[in-house]
Amino acid sequence: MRNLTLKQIRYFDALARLGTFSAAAEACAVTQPALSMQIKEMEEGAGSPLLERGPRGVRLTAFGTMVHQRAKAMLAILEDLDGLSRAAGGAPAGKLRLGVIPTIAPYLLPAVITRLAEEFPDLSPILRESMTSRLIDELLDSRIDAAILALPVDEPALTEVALFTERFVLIRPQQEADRPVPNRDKLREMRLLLLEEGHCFRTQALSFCDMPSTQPREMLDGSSLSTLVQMVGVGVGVTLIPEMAVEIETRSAAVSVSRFRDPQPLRSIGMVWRKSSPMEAHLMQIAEVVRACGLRLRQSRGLTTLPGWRRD
Amino acid sequence: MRNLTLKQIRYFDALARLGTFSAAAEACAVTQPALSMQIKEMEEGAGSPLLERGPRGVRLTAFGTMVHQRAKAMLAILEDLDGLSRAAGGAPAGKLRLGVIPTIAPYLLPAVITRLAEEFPDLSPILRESMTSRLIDELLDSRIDAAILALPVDEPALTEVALFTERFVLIRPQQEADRPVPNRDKLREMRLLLLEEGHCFRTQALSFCDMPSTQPREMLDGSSLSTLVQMVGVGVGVTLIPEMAVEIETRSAAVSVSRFRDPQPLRSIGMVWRKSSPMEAHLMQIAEVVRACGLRLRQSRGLTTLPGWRRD
DNA sequence: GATGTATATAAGATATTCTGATGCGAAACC
DNA sequence: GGTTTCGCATCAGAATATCTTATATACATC
Repeated sequence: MRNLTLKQIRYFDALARLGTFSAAAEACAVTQPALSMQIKEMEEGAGSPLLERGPRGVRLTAFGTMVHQRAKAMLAILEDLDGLSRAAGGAPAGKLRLGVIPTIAPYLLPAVITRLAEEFPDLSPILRESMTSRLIDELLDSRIDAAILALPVDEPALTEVALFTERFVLIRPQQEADRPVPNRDKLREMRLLLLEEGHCFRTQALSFCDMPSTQPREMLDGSSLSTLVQMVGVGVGVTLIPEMAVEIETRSAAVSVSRFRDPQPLRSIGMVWRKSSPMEAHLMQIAEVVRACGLRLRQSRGLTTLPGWRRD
Repeated sequence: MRNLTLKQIRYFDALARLGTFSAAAEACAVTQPALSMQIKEMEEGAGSPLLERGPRGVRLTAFGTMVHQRAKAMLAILEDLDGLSRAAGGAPAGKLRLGVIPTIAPYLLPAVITRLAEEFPDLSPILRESMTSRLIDELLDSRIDAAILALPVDEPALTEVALFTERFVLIRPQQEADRPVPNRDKLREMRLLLLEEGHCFRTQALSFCDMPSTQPREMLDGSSLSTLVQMVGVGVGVTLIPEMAVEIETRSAAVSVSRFRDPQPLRSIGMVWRKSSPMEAHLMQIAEVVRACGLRLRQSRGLTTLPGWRRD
């Protein structure tokens, strides 16, 4: 059973359904000996006979029945796969209700909607900005078609596709620019400004510093990355922001931007949708556009040398 | 995607897991060009790229992620299939709790337990006789491991394996032996003795005569085939019994046995067990023994000429 | 016993798939 | 800044697998 081939599975299924080698061979558009040999091969591989030969055809053994169950399951997946690739050809069109988390939306969406309009003129994206937990609810509830957020999501009913990763960078007041970059332990002793409870980015930042999110904090919470950066600018403390936000948020504030030493904190951005979504084939293509935008953003920033291609 | 092969699936899975062609090729014990070509083939078949090539390895496209999901599912089935055939090698041993319906048990079981003891000396069958509905409950409840009964059962949680079919024959008083065999319409006008409510055989017999089981009947109900035949013997009416029962039940009664014209009534005997049963590999082998007994019974009866091998 | 149906086997022809060598490009190294 | 390393693509010949045609064998039916 180790050298099983899909051809054998197909032959076997036809045989199980039609009941004679000859009929199955005809259905598979091969000659009867060809089919016979493949079935024989299969039985040798399995170690037990799959069917009982009689003068008027064949019938499955109990073992054959079990194998046939599996064979049908595999062919069903194959069928699905076939539909998937066929549908991947057609261009997405119609309404697309897309949810995005607040720490991504303002930076990524401009590029995304531009590119989507270029590539899929018949697509009408309807955007919605919410925090992760709410997006998931809306997804499961079919109130949106897909969401762009930080992975992992870990909902069995949802498919998640990783698109790209991005680093977190440290934002300090301009006058601290020359100080060495703190490690995670040092960071814990500094006055760290974070987003309010509920933002996944807050949790991720805290976990980088090894601080439990439940721990009582005397830090200030802001409602947007923009607020946080502005507060750093006036010397209230320091903060972390995702790299994607750097260009926009630091334009109008007297702050310095520093990258951490390895291991650098990062988050994985992905797109998720219902496993059962009929738009899956379109969503894949849309995800590809979103990824391209994300990668482009990551490169077109003059923060340091180009980050280079890496698996992450 | 129409000429997909399992080899390609395996290569693709390794590639998706390991991230580079070279590593995947090594894991699959082939050279890197071999793997590259198969992946290329796959992408051509699908019409869209499965992965994005970068200088330090590859990463899945959204489409690739979807395909990989399916690939993993197929490999899981394959794994399962492998376990199935491996286990099919070992001989069944230990306790086997087997349920059988009353219209089969007395005729088939003697042969079955004998043969099981011969073929699988380490197996200890524990038998239990009940009607179909009860057997199913006990199966679902894990109080028995398998059941021999008339198909179809149609419980999604159960696997059913067809073993053989057997005809129903007409039992009439000895003195009516020379009369022509009634067809189903004529039969309806005769005094037909049947088993009590709850036996699947009763339902099957009624459905052969096109009589709804709910219809009020003035016929007599017996609690066993034996009773029915004895009553026919004293001239109370006629009855149907499964062919398997003929030899034993007609030995001590003054009755005649006749087969119907086509289409002959028949029932399909099968074995069922929980889909999740860990003994599945053993149950297959046991089912095979039961089938052999059934077929042997069907042939060793001198009722008419040998029935011949037929798909039914 | 002759015939029809159905599977098994054998030998040569045909495709498919693999290997080993080579080339090219991008990153990493010194 | 040149050199090395890593990783994928391509190519031609070799090795396998698979198919087809022709033939043999088994069983049941007439």
